[in-house]
Amino acid sequence: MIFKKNRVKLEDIARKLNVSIATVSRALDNNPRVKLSTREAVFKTAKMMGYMPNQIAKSLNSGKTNIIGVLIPRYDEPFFIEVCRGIDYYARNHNYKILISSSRNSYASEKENLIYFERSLVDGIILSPTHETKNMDHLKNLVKKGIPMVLFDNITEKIKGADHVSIDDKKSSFSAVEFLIKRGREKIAFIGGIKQKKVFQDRFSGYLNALNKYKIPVDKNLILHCDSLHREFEEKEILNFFEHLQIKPDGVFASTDNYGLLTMKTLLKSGLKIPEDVSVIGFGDVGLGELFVPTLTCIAQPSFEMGKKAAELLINQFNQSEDPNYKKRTIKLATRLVEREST
Amino acid sequence: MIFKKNRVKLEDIARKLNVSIATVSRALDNNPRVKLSTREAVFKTAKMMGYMPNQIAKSLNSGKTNIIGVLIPRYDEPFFIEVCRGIDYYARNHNYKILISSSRNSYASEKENLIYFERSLVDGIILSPTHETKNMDHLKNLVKKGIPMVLFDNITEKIKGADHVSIDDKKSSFSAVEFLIKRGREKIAFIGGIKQKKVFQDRFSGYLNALNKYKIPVDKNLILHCDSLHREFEEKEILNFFEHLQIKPDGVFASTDNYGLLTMKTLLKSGLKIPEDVSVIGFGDVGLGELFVPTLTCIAQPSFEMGKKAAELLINQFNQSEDPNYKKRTIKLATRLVEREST
DNA sequence: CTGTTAGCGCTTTCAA
DNA sequence: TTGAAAGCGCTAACAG
Repeated sequence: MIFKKNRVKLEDIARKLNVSIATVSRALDNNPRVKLSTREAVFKTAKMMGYMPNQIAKSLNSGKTNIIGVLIPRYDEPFFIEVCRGIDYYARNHNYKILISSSRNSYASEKENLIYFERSLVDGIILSPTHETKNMDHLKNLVKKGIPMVLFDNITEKIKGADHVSIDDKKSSFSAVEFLIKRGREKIAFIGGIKQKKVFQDRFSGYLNALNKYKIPVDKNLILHCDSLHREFEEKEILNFFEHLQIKPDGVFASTDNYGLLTMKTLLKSGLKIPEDVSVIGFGDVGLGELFVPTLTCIAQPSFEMGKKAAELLINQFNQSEDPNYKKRTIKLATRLVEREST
Repeated sequence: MIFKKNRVKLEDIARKLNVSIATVSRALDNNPRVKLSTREAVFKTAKMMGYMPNQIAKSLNSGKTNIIGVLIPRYDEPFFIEVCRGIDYYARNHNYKILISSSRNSYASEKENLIYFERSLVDGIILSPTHETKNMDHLKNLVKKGIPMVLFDNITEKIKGADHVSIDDKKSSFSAVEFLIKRGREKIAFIGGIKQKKVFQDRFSGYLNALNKYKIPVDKNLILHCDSLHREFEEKEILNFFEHLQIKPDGVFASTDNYGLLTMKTLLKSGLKIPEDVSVIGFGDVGLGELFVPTLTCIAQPSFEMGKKAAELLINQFNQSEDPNYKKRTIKLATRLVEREST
């Protein structure tokens, strides 16, 4: 790298001022043990010469990079971006930067990404496991090695020594479905995501629990578990599902906002009126729901907050790393139902 | 950091095998100068002991971090996320990771972020200037110092020594408006973004040029430059604009998909039919347009490609950094009109 | 084929 | 108040 060659370093400043490197280092640190006049001279010269500290060298001896590694299953999901924004917001205020990587819904890629993180690039890790991640050994190993870690969202299994942030998916979807029932809906369809994913399993449970509680028989025909991992296919899956439905539902609980919108689109095209003929409720509240006509009622998940909380927990771990008894925490953030026009 | 303390390092492996650190280093590098049996022993021991190279130490002497710094104006804009995905895609295949930061539409924050990047954290920088960035000196200085840089999207001014990737905003919006005109539309509204932003200025020019060419008088009442930087306000601005319009437009060119959707939403609510009464065309094609009913016709911008290209150019710069005569490039990617239901 | 050594840029102890 | 020197973990030139 050419540009590293002629970079100004402490040595250059030291030479120019006829002092030692140590003095320059201390001076720039504003260490009172350095005579004020020397300090001022150092500052002035550093500025004049365009000095810029080398973070890598600093990190090598501090053992800290001030970088938080963030691993999400995919970029093109507004929920994850919101979480990242939250992490970034908190991290930024605490002098950390974030290195975001995507595991692209692949367990292999998740492991691979973690290896890079472990190469001491990051001070700690915040991640949301993929749906493929059944085995948490790779995470447990990292934690055992002492790498601070916070898991969020899709938590299949808790990891001792890590913090966890999520919402109560079962309860939240229960209340979504209960809401539809209380509005008099009885033929309520469920649109879920990949069955292997914990969050979708839980949202499905919530759906079943609500039907159960209100003695509404479960109709398998009204249940769809989408397993498309790409946008283009999701729409077809949903379209196909509703086209082949014999009984028309009078309510739909979609386990993401995106599914909710696709559902509305499909239903509208088939000539149904929302919410007159059928109510639709989504899950997430990532900004899409308000764009649509009608706007989408949904369970609002505090994505940004989730990121903030995750960062907070991680940075707390950094500060407590001396203390082996520091208690890790499991946080469930509250969701709320946002009523809009689709119900 | 606790976990850095008991990390296995080359020295540990060397001691266990009674060889020198250099040998271990070379062996792990699969250097044929090391006897095969030694190499194998080293590999085995390294694996057994759970050795993980320290990237920071490597970077300190190589002067390379294999990290690309990416600076975007905001996270919550699908266009930028798509570009990041493209960068990530290319970078990943070339053994680079990306450090994404947001300047949150602030010039001050842009400068601040670049300072961190310059602290030798990154090997090069890909960025899209904010609308506030009038003065490019901070960028020019970095380039002068020899830091490889690629600009994309909102390029107010070209920087000598940097690569540039963008689209032809004028031509693209010209063709969008021309498309409406050829469909017989004559009262065409323009919904733009922050006036200070180059891309919006250009899209506005394209609009004017098209009207001009077809001798359609420009009606100032039909022109809106949104200056909200936040989602919540954009909708109000657009709603307000259409409510107070005396003449109803028969066509709308929205300079982003988001504006396009908000426009459709507003028009639909006011009872107009799309595309019967009014055609709407957007700009971007970031996946939102297909969700809506009706789906949104738009100018498709190759966001992912733009990211890939930017990464490619940057990595080329890395490899050519010896050659001071390496020609920097300015790339204009092609856009295309995607016809959907709104026109 | 392997070891010794210097050095990447900075911090920090110890000594003066 | 300052300097000398060791060390962070690794690579690479040189020597053997």
